[in-house]
Amino acid sequence: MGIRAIRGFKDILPPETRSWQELEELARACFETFGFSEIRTPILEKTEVFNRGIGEHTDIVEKEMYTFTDRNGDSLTLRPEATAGIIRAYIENKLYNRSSVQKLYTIGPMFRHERPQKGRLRQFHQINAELLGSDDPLSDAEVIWVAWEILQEIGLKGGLRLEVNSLGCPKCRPGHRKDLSVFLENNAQDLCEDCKRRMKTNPLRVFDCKKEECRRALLLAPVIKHYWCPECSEHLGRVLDYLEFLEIPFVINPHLVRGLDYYQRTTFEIKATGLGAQDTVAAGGRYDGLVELLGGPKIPGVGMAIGVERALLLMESEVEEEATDCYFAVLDRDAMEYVLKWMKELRQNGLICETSYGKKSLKAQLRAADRVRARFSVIVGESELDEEEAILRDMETHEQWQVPFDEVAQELLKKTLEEEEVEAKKAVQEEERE
RNA sequence: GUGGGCGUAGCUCAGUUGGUUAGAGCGUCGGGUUGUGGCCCCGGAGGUCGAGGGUUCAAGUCCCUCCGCUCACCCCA
Repeated sequence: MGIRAIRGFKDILPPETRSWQELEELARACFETFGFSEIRTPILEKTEVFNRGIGEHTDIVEKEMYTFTDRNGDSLTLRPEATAGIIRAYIENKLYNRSSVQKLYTIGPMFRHERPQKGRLRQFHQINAELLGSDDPLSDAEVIWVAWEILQEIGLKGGLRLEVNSLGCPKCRPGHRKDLSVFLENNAQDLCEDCKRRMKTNPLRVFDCKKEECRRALLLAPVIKHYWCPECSEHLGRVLDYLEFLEIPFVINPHLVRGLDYYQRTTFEIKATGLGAQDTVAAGGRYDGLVELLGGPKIPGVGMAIGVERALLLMESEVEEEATDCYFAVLDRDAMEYVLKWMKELRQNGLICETSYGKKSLKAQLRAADRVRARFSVIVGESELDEEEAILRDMETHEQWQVPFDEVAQELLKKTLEEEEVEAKKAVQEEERE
């Protein structure tokens, strides 16, 4: 094999790109209804943005970033997630001065140097939302809501499971962490090797362990829930009330932990069946200390990310390329000037028009028309040129008739519009039946 | 970073105990009388059998090394 894309990086080809467009358009439409505006930030940032934002001791920063030195000696990093960069832009552009609350979304690629597997790539894409400037539980609920809504819209009605938890705040979290560390050290002999390591690096993560031995050992471990301060309890309670009111089903997972340091209070994951080991389609949480940590004012925030590839794996619907409205079969070079004129007018009116390149037999051209699923074909050869009448062929009924040159574009436009109206009516009727 | 599975045409795969010019289906291009598509029939193009080395008279087939893909661990969207 010759030159190849690098490991974990994928070409996204037609017709699959159709599914991407569909998902992105749906997400954008959904965000607009929630009052989010699009922000686009660079995919490359100073490494510092992520080191400080995500946390020095996270796996992402320690071993997964694409980091390199720029020609002038700066350390740069391909963004492994969107939030840190958006917060940097938020601070740099003083967006908090425009209005107290900013609701931003972005869609784009992220980069993490991990071993690829099902639902995990080195370049992957996220649909991201950040709500900055409010610590109202309603803002948590709205971020979960918009994630839920997008996933519903793309047709993942079943098989989704929303898990929610609170990680506490800087007031109540340290107490839990300390007690947990002590507990783990006292029970280290019952833990697997991985957990013994986690115990030191990120004690909370032992709760994620799937091994039976560890689960048993952790039955009596201190749970964050019992350490929540009154404010954190109240906050989560109100978020859950909103979710209930919105009829978004959830389960509380007291062991739900996130891999990024900046999260506090509300965290959530939306998991799906059918994704293999990487079963989280969307996740997010509250990060009240982050803006300040990156050098901005003390402003709270909450956000979420949907994994595009993972959502697409769940969509599974195969989207076809759009069918062509009209294919122009040209048998004589002199006919091309007429054809170009018709195609220009039709394309300007939104019709999909194609013609063949190079000299081809009529048979070959009609075959090509068939392959692009042309609804109509127009045939122009020597005799048509003489009579100044083209042949318009209905590819479904096989009917064909002659149309004067100066009526070809209009005739096609009329025919296509009629069809569209019929289709639209059918669609409406079908929807009514459902 | 660690383990398991897999690498033969664009795709899905066959290839007998090692034995002639490596095959099929689909796709693609063309033909089936002058200028009429899908179905059918016929034909063409397309492969360093993942790469390198070894064993052998002979390797797609056996052995070794490497590379890639994939799933899982880890971690996460």
